[in-house]
Amino acid sequence: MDQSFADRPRLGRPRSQKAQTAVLASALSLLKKTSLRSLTIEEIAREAGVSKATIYRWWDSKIALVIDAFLKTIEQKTPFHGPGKVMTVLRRNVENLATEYRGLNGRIIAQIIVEVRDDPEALQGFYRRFIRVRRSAFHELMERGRKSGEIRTAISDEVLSDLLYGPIYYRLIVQHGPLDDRFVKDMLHAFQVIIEAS
Amino acid sequence: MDQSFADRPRLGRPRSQKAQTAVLASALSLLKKTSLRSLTIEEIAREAGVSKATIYRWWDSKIALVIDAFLKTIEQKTPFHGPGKVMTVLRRNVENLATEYRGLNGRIIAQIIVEVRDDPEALQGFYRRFIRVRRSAFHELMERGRKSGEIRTAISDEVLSDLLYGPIYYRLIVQHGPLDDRFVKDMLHAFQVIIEAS
Amino acid sequence: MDQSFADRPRLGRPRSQKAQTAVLASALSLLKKTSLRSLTIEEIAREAGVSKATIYRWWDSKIALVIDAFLKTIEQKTPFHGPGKVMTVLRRNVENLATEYRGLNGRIIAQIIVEVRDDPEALQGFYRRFIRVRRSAFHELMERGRKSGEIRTAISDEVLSDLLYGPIYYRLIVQHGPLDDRFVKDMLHAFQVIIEAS
Amino acid sequence: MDQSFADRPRLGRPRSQKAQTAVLASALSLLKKTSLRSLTIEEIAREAGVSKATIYRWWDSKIALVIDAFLKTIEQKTPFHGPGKVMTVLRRNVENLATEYRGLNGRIIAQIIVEVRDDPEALQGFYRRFIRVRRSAFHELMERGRKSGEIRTAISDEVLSDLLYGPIYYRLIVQHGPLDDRFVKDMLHAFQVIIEAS
DNA sequence: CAATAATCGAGACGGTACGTCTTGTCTTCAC
DNA sequence: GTGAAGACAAGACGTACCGTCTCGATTATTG
Repeated sequence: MDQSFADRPRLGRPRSQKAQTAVLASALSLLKKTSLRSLTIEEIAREAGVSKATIYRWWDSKIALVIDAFLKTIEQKTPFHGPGKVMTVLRRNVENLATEYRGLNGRIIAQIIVEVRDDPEALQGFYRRFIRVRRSAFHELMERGRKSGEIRTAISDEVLSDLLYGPIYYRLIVQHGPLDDRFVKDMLHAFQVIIEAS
Repeated sequence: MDQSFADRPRLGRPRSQKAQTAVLASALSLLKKTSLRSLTIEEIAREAGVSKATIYRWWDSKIALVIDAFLKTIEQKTPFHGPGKVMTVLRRNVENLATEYRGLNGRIIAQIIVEVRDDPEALQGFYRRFIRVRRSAFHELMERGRKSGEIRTAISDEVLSDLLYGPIYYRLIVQHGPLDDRFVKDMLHAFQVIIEAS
Repeated sequence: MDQSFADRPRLGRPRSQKAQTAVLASALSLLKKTSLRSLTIEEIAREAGVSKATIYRWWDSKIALVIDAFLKTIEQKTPFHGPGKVMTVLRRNVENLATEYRGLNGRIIAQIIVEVRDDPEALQGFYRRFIRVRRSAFHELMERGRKSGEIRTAISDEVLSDLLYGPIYYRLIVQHGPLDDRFVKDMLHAFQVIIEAS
Repeated sequence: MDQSFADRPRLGRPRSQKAQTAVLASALSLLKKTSLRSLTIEEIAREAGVSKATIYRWWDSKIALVIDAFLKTIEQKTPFHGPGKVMTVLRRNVENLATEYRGLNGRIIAQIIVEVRDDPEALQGFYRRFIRVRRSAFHELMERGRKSGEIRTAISDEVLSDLLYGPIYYRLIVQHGPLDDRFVKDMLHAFQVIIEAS
C-alpha cells in the first residue's frame, strides 16, 4: 500500500476509503476459503465490487495486499508487554502464538512467509512490518531479563529468538508435528535451561 | 514419479529413460536460473525436448517433479553416520547442512518446503522421502547418546530435533539472518546445554 | 486465417474444424446485432464456446477474422459471369450489388472498409481477397466489351471501374443519399454514355 | 461543440478559451502522428494540459472533437467560386481537392468519414458542416452551367456530384489506386462527356 | 511376423488469470 | 460555476500456462 497516503497532495478525487476497506475485507474473507496460491486479484476485485485497476493502483502485488490485510488484523495484538518475570511473559506469548497459529491465522501467516520468499520487495515489507517489530520487542524483554538476573547466557538475543521461535515456525511450515501444549511446554523448558546456563 | 515403475506390466512401448532423465535435468537446470514459483512445466518440456503430456504422464505436478529431481541429487548423502561422540557427529552434520543450505540447494529446498505446504500429496511424498529419513537417523543417534550417557535430558527426540533444526530452517525460509558459522556454533552450544541438563 | 491450412505439416493435434466454423459463425451472428467497432474478440469467443487463445492462434486481429467470416459468405456469389451484352451483365451486377449493400451486408462491408483503412496488413488481405478479385473480373468483362465494340472509350479499365463503383461505395459509406433504383439507373446510364464515347 | 457558445448565460467562471484552443490544437497535432483510431481522449487531455472532464463537458465524443478541430482548419477554403466556364471551375476544384487529399488532410478526412459512419449524431454534424456546404455550392455551379448551356444532361445534380466526387472518395478511402493527375484528368474527361450528353 | 498396446513428439484445445489500457463518471479543492 | 487533477467501476485487450486431448509414428511383447 502506498505509504504516503496521509501526506499525499490533496489534488484530485480523494482515495476511496470504502474501496480500500472492501478490498482488504474481501481478501481476508477469501483467504478463509481458499489458499493464498489460488487467491486471485480478479476474484478479490469481484467480491469487493471494485475494479482491478483500483487494486493495482494501490498494491503492487497480491502478496503486498495480503500482508496489508493480515497485519491490519494482527498488529494491535501486542504480545510482549506485561509485568512479571521474563519467563512468565514469554510463556504467555508463546502459548498465545501457538494457539493463534494452530488456527486460520497460522495457515495464513505460513502462506505469507512461503510466498514472500522469492519476492524481495514483499520480503522487505514483511520483515519491516512483522519480523522486525517482534524481534525488537523480544530484545527489550531480554534486556530486562539480563538486568534482573533471570537471563545469564552469553548467547545473543538474535540467536535466542531463533531458538525459541524457530521450532514453532518450523512446525508451522513443514507440518511434521503439532503445535500442541506438550510441544510448547517442552520448548519453553528447553529455553529456560538455556537462558539460565552461564 | 510413479513408484510401481519396476513392476509395471510389460505391455506396450517401454518408458523412455532418456525422456525422464532429460526432464529431471532440465528441471534442475532451470531451477538454477529461476524460482520454483516461476518455473513452468511448459518451459521444462521445451528445454527437455519432451512433450507436456509425457511429463504429466509420469508426475502429478510440478512440485512432485521437482522433489524427484532434487532428491535424486541429494539422497545418497548420508550425514548421520560415523564414529565418535554424539555431539561430534551432530556438529559435523549441522555444519555440513548449513554449508549446503547457504548455497543453491538451500534456495531449492526452501522453495520446496514452502511450495509443498498446501499440496497434501506432495507434502506426504516429501515427508516420506526427506523428513522421515532424516528424523529416523537422528533418532538412532539420540538413542546412542542416551546409552552412552551423553544425553540426559527428558525431552523427546521429536522435540530435540526441532530444537536443533528448527532455527536453521527458520532462517533458511524467512531469511531474517544468515546461516553463518557463528550462528551454527551458538546453536550447537545451546543444544549441548539442553541435552546435558537432567 | 492461416492460408497454409491445407498443406500444414501433419504433426500435433489437428486443427478443430468445428472451432473454426463456430468462430466465423459467431462473428457473423454478432455483427448482425452490433457494430464492428463494438464487436469484441471476447464476446466472439464466449458465443462460439471457444477460448480466446484459439482465435488469436488463427487470426491476427478482429478485422482479419471478420474479413474471413464475411468473405466466406459472399465469395460464392460470382456476379460478373453470364452471357449477353456487357451492359446487361454490368446492369445485373450493379443492381445486385446495390440490393446487397442496402441491407446488412452493406453495413458490414462499409465497416470493414472503414476499419481496414489504418491496418496495412488487413488492408492488404482485404485487397487481395475482395477488391482484386472483383477488379480482375471487371477487367475481363471490359476486354470482351472492347472486342465486341460495345466499349469505345479510351479510358482505362481501372478508372472505368472507379467511375462505376466509386459513387456506389461513396454513398454506401458517407450515407448522404440512398442506393435506390433511381440512383442505380442514373449511374448505369452515365456509365453507358462514357463507354460509348470515342 | 456546443453551438450556443456566443449566447450562453454569463454566470460563473467563464469558459476557458485557452483550454478549448489547446484541446483542438492537441487533437490536430496528435492526428499527424497517429491514426484517428488510436487517438485517445486521455492522450489529448494530457497533451493539452486539460482534464478529461473538461473535454467531455464540451464534446460528446472523440469524433465530434476531431470534426470540430479539422473543420476549423478547413472551413475557410471556399473552392467553388470564381468566374469562367463551369468545367474550368470544376477542374480547378477537383485538382485542388486531389492535391489536398493526397496529403495529411486526406488521411484525416478519410478517417473521419469512416469513423462517423456508425455514430448518427456525428454523421449528422459532419454532413451539415462539410458535405452539405459543398453540395450546395456544387448545385449553384451546376445551375450556372445549365443556364449557360454547358450542362445538357438530364441527370440530377445529386447524382452528378456523386459521379464526380464518388470515385475520388472511393480511392481516398479504399486506397486501391492513387489520386494522381492522370486519374483526375480521366475523371474530368468522363464527367465532361456526361454533362454534354443530351 | 503380425497384432496389440503403451509410449513418444507435437501441438491444438477450453479455460482462466494476468497486468494494462481506455472509457465515461465522479469527487474534491482552487480560482 | 468552471477548471485540473485524478480516483473510480467497467470491461476488453493480448499473453501465458494450465492440464487435457488427438494425432501419426515408434517400439516392445504376445499370439
